[in-house]
Amino acid sequence: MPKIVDHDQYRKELLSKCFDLFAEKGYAAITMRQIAESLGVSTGTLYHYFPSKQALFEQLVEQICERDVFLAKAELEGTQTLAERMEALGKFLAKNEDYYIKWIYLQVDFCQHQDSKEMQGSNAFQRATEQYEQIIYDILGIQDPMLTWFILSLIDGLILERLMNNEMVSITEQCALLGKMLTAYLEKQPTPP
Amino acid sequence: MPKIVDHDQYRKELLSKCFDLFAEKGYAAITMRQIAESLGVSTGTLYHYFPSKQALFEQLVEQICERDVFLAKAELEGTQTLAERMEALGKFLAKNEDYYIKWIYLQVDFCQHQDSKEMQGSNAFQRATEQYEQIIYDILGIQDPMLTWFILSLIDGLILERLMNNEMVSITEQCALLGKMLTAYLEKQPTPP
Amino acid sequence: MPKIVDHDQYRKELLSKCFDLFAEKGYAAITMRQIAESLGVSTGTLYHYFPSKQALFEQLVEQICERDVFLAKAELEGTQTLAERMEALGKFLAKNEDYYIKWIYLQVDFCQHQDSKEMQGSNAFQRATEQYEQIIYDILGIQDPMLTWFILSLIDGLILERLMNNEMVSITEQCALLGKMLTAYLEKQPTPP
Amino acid sequence: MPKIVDHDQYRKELLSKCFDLFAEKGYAAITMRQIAESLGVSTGTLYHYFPSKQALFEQLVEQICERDVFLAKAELEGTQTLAERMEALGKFLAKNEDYYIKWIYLQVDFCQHQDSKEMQGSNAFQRATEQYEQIIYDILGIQDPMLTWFILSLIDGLILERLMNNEMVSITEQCALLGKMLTAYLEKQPTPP
DNA sequence: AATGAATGAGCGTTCATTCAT
DNA sequence: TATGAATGAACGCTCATTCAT
Repeated sequence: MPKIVDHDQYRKELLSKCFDLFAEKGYAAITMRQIAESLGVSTGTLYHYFPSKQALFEQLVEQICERDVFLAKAELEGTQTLAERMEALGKFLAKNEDYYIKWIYLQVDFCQHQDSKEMQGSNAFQRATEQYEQIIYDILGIQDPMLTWFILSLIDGLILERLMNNEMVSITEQCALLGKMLTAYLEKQPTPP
Repeated sequence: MPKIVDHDQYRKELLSKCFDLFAEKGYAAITMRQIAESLGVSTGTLYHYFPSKQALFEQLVEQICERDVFLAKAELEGTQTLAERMEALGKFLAKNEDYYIKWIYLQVDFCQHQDSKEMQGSNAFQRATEQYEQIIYDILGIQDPMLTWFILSLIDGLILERLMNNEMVSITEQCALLGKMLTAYLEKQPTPP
Repeated sequence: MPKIVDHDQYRKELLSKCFDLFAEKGYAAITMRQIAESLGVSTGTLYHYFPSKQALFEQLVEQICERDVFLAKAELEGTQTLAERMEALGKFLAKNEDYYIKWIYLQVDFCQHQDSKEMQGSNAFQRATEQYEQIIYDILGIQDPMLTWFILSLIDGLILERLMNNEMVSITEQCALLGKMLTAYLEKQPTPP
Repeated sequence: MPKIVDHDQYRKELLSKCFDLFAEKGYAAITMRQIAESLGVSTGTLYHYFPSKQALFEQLVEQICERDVFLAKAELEGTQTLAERMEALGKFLAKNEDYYIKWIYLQVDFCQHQDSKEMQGSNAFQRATEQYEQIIYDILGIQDPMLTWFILSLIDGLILERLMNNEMVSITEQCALLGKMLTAYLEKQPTPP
């Protein structure tokens, strides 16, 4: 009996371990040797599981997208008012700040290569985006698409500011502020049909 | 009787032309040869003006930071209510969307290398950040720092969404929405002393 | 009236200042920029006086060869016995050790390039060699060519040992020893016709 | 199941083949491409075995030093008088003249770079020097350190003269002469205790 | 499946040399 | 005469990728 290894399973494990590497150094700056070394395998093995560096990167992005990026749901359930929920969201984001910063790095890197190279757009991004929308709806109960995008954009912006070492911005405070603003705004609006 | 060239002036001209290149391909992916070719000079000449690729990149970031990043002021003067001003700001950003997307690319790239390499933090970033704050104050008349960061974060997030090809997000609409939300929010608050 | 500068005179001055540079770094490792900088002129000026790096180097070797390499004569005159003269020679060499080490560096470098490149053998070396012979004769009164070469070889070897950081070898002691050996050897020999 | 190559063994083989190259062109003038080509490998392979040009050079010098530089011992055994032994030594050196000339080139080059760069002094040189002393003692039976250095310096000087294309100097004749001089000198001395 | 030796194009950078001023 | 900007081939070195084992 040969060594039974689930090829696909192992591939995914390797993939997971690549996240930090790509995020911290960037696609172009990280080398296959460094990746292999970090994974504890040889370059040959790496190429056994991934046809090329680009494919590895694309699969990584795909995997991250597919994963429940917002593990938030579970954590945010049970809260009551919009303001309370926004606060909980803020805390959740702040707690996972490092992860989301890396995720931003990866996305920006991916988009850059998508623009300039032959990297295939992969609809994983679209799917992820739709998931995000759904989460906002599920958690915050907001259905107006414009408001959803507003919230998502703010979150992106907050993480971007943190990524840029802006010590003045507090994710939790800003999320709480967003909660208040949303409340104030929605109270003024006539309830949509 | 040397060849008459204003060394410093020419250096800055070269620098300006590098912006798109670094933004579109990223620091690690663009090569000095490509840069030289794009600038219409030889690699030797490039190195006559910049001691290294890293120095070139740092000087570029410095230059962009120093430049009035928001030429907005002039364009936004004369508007009246906060909502009107936010709408004008939205239009301005939308008009210069491509530029700001590139600027985000550059900043993210710079931060990544700042983290992982010996790239000097250069306080140009800090200065730029302070400028941004000032602009929000001057143009929108908002003094509360938290609100300022809220607005800046949202703007960053909007541009980031556009960078990621999110066709669902409209910078102008979102800015207008921000205007309304700010108005609603400020009306509810007791006037600060 | 134009600025009157003796082109040839200035060329020789520049040449003299190059000695240390070539000796310390080697022909291939020293750059024309470094030389120019050390001389306090521009590379353009350097090329105004010397058609190429190789020509500069060849002229330098030529100049050193032509110069009275052994300023020894004057310093060694008046001494009496062979042993005394060898001792004086030893002191003289030890005093100028650094210079002679550099001179060895230069010669070895030159020979290496002569072998492997198209560098012209320049009979300056031959002339220098003849001078050396003459000096041995004049100072030490030794006419036997084999003995002359023996002495010159030993001197070369001593300097070479010093160049190689051999702290065990003392030029003065060894020269004194040579004096004694020569004396012992000559006494045993029947006087040549 | 890797490709079967004895890494260390192969490294040493490559090293051996580098001797002539470095000796004939000099450290700074020989290029890694030339070396690779001469060895019949690619530059990539060269760097697979040596981390840098400098390391390659240092390892080379180390290897030569460690090797029995004087294979002389075997060859010189069985001779009787000092004069006979010196003659045998002379013949041996003359026979391997080309090798020793190259070895001198290498040593001078190494010392130059040791002086001017961060090349580590490597005590291989010291060890080699001690070996040389031992050889003089073993072969010639001379224990006086000063005489040992005298002999070694003369040998160095003779090879240096040959390196400089001096056709007038004959290594064998000079060694024979040295034999006679030593004999004459030692006869005159009171035997040391 | 797994290894790591091997490749060679291409990278950042340097340098002898030229030439307009 | 003197300058230093400009060139581009070539340097030391790296890297994604291939392949014999």
